[in-house]
Amino acid sequence: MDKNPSGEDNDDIDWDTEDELEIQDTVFSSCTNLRTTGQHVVCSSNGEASSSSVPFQSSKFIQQFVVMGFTEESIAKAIEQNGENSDLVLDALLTFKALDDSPEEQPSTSPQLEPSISSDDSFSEYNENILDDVYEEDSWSSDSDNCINPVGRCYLNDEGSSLSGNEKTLLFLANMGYPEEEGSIAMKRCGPEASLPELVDFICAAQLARAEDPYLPEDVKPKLKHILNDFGGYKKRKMYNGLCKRKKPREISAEEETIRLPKPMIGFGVPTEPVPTMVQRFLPKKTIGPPFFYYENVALAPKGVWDTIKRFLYEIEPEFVDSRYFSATQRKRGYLHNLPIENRFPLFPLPPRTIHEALPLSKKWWPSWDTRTKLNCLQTAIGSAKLTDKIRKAVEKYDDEPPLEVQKYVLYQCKKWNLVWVGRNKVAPLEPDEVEMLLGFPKNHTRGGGISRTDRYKSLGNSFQVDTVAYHLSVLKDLFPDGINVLSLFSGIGGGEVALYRLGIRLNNVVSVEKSEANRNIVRSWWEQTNQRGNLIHFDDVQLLSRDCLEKLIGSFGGFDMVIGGSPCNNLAGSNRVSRDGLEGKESSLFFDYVRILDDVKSIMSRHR
DNA sequence: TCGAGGATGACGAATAGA
DNA sequence: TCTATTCGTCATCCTCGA
Repeated sequence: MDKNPSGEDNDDIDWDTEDELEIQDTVFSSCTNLRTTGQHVVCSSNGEASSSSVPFQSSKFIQQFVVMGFTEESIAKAIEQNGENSDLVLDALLTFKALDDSPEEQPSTSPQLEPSISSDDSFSEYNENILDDVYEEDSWSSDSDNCINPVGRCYLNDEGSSLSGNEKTLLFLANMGYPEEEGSIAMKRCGPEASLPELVDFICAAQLARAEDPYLPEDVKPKLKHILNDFGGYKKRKMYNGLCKRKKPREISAEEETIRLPKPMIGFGVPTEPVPTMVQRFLPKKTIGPPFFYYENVALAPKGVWDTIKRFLYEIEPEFVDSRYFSATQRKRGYLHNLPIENRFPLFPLPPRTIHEALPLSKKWWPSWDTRTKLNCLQTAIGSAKLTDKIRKAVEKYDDEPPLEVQKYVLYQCKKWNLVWVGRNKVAPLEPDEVEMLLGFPKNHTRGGGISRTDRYKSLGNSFQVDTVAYHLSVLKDLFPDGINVLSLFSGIGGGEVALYRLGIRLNNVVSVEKSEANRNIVRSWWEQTNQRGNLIHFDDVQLLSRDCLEKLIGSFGGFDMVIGGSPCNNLAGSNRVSRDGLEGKESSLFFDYVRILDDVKSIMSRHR
């Protein structure tokens, strides 16, 4: 692999070497808007907001579809028909795409599809039953070269399309290479509420079952290579770029659900606990070795979420770990990765593992009836001053220990908001720098640079626990003695980068994708303060990382050694009372961009080898 | 005085485990 | 059945600078 030649010992490095310029030029050509700051490059989707070294060729409205992979001709046509209405234009573009991909299967004129429907008794019966159903699922189009990713949009059966919902579903299944008969059977078996991914799941499962049936004649077995993609995953994963926005997530039955949270939650092992006796670790052959990937999200997600994540990430078993075994705060997270698990080592010095070790000044004021030794999960919001005042008034009425009822109330609030004792009868939320310390970040990592206190809590609450992640990533140190090229998705405040740096793994090239400008500034500032000698390239939107863009980045670096990231948990987190919609939620559906990008990286790199 | 941005506080349910 | 926990959201209020 072509690593960045910049030596760690060379202090006189020239950031404008031909290599650096080549990288910058390459990225320039694939981004809609760029700024450069020495070795730091920013690729932004906001083409109108800032100057660009590349002429902005089309309006932002058009550009959003260009990024998705549609041609400007088709976009123009769609706009002409629908005006500048994003949903209608996207709907039209998807219809164009579907029709273009299989012109012989256009339902209105197709001699193949329609006869098939009408001649299939079972489907006809089904079709009559659900004729009035409105198709409210997102759909997507697939192309081997272009990634089309209408995340968060609905594919409605409106005037812009002449196809019924059922016909569209069948057409998409046909475009994906599934026989019409199987598509119609799946639609019947899965029911009228079934989404396209569910139908694909059903077909894949049926094909796999038939392929592995020893009693079935070979000539009627489906070809496995048509079912599995290059990496052992189901073919449909490539198609699962966008997701429907369903009002009610599909319930996973007890039979379907396979993932259980381990107890104790120590994954494949932690430094401070005995190694679990039965560690089952199966990696599909195609996932072994680089590029390594590391995906993170909340462990306590709605039922079935981790089953879905596992299904889309090569059926690898996730590793659930509570950061309480690494620090003084709990953080129950699932990590799904293809890293080796032997010879891990922790970061030194080992972080404090109790509240009193982490916050020694609090010990003096800590009442004996508050038996906490660990903090709960650090979240994005903190307790209010009003609440701490209420607690003070409740406790100071009593010279001695307050009655049990008061103790119970105070403890409930302290646990809920992670309040700590900072004076006689006085509790307070953690300061941002204390949160930084508990999560393994350097002091003042998020301080200054224009970020508000509220946003610091938010960014920290959304980040990795560095010691936990570093323990998992530690196996990379021996594998990449010359440094590593990292694609960091949903980087946040750079937890992955900080972990690698603290492990002593040199960061040669880091492509970091992060929506929040404040977070990008934090990572850039950390990059500069730690005198990183590699290249940091920032993107502000995962959807900018098209296959074409990834091809160019990989061509420049020689490939990514690591794809790391935790997609948004907003719609998975238990604290969300408003929109806990699962992986189909507005933000959390970006998980499928992680899958798409990882698939693309693996695919491109397999061709480069 | 006004607007922008930060701070505050009210808002349960899903899930696991005892 | 009960208890404990949870990388959150959003309307409103407050602060500050022009």
